[in-house]
Amino acid sequence: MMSIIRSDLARKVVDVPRITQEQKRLNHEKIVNAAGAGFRLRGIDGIGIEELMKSAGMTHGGFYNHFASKDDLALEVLHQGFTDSLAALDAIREAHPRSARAALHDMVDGYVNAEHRDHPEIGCASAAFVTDAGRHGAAAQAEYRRGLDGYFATITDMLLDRARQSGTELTPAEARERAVAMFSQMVGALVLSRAVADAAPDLSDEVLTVNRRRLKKL
Amino acid sequence: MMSIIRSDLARKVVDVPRITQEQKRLNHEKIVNAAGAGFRLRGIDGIGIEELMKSAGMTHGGFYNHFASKDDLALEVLHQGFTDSLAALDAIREAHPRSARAALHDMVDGYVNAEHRDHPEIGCASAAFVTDAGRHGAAAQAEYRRGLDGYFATITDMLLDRARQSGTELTPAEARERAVAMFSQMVGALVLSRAVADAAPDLSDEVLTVNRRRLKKL
DNA sequence: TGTACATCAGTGAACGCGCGTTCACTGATGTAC
DNA sequence: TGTACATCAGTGAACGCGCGTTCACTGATGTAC
Repeated sequence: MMSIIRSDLARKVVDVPRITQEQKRLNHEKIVNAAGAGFRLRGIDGIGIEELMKSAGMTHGGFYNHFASKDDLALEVLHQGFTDSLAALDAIREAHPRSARAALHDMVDGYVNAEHRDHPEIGCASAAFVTDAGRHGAAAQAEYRRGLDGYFATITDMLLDRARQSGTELTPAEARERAVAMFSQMVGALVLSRAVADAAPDLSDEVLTVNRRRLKKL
Repeated sequence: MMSIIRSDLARKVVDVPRITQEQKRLNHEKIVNAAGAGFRLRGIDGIGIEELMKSAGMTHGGFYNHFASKDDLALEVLHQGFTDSLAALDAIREAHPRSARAALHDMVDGYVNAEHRDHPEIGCASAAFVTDAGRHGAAAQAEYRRGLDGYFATITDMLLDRARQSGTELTPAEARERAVAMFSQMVGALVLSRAVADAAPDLSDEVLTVNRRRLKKL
């Protein structure tokens, strides 16, 4: 009697086992997306696999059909995150083929603002994982490095483009320096504004406004 | 028989119960210091009470004689951390009573360097807790805000002193803007350099070197 | 193209572990007289 | 100043809980023929 009930319950719930390869790929993507948001909001160690799988629409047992471990998922999230971020930066650049100055302004405006501050779950991986990266081993740092290299290289190119377009003198070395300093300030502004967003909204806004204005002057 | 052995063991270990009020104060301080280092290195959620109490030289059971909860300890660590950081900044300022320019250089050199990057456990609270603060509730953010206000105000004063000492024109509003931008860049530089310190030491050093040089030009 | 069967993605219970917190206990300290 | 006793900081075992991970099970999918 007891076993019949249990078996019956099981049949009711487990009604779609073995899924299409395409469906598996989609599920994998859903988990990475859910983890991308969850890890950004609460840190890699701040959210568990059960909650992530639930928000991806599955039960937690199936997690290991997709990933060898939680760290493995974290690496894929970092990789995906930086790939997305760098693609977004490229898109901004390509939206202004004739004016690197306009592209740089768009970049700063798009990065250092309240919307980005208030939605880390869909925001820049560099800012969201800046602390996690240093604490999660060599592979995580290597992913982070790839992202940082990409940002620095692209911003350097944008600065060189702008100089060329305006007829200003600028060496590649000087452009690189400026790019490194700019991105450091962008990340610093965003993370500081987030650190006091709820308790000191005015201070948080000031950090964004001031840095946005000054970054656009550089 | 069994109970005699247990009792005997207990007496052996528990040989110094009830301690001087002064000793209690010292123990409290030891816990805060151990947590200050542990939380900075691994995050507030990254280290447990048992390990903290052990590194403070005690067993974990006594923790609640000093703090109502782990969050309560975290608040005290944040408070102590910002108090220390702001005191250190004041000390730098007072070491150069005639030259705010020299004080500002000392501040930048002391903040944006490899030693500070490699030893977060004894470093600036703003950098170490920048992610934790936003995720640990209103009280934590309020402590962080106090620290940020202090940094901004002191750096603003230093910039005004420097302008006065060099006969340059500078409005308080403009000084405040510069101070906010400077500190954002300082924190950004430090946290980015930490994020890739192990996996990409050259890139990490570049972030520090570039930002240090450019910050001293501001 | 049809059939027989092995594969494997999902389910949900279970595992061991470490966490934050609570507890009974101890006996020197601190205090009331 | 001395005495009697209550307080309370530390100990270490224990609690409940959530974590990352493992497992037996299911049955449609994918494949070998």
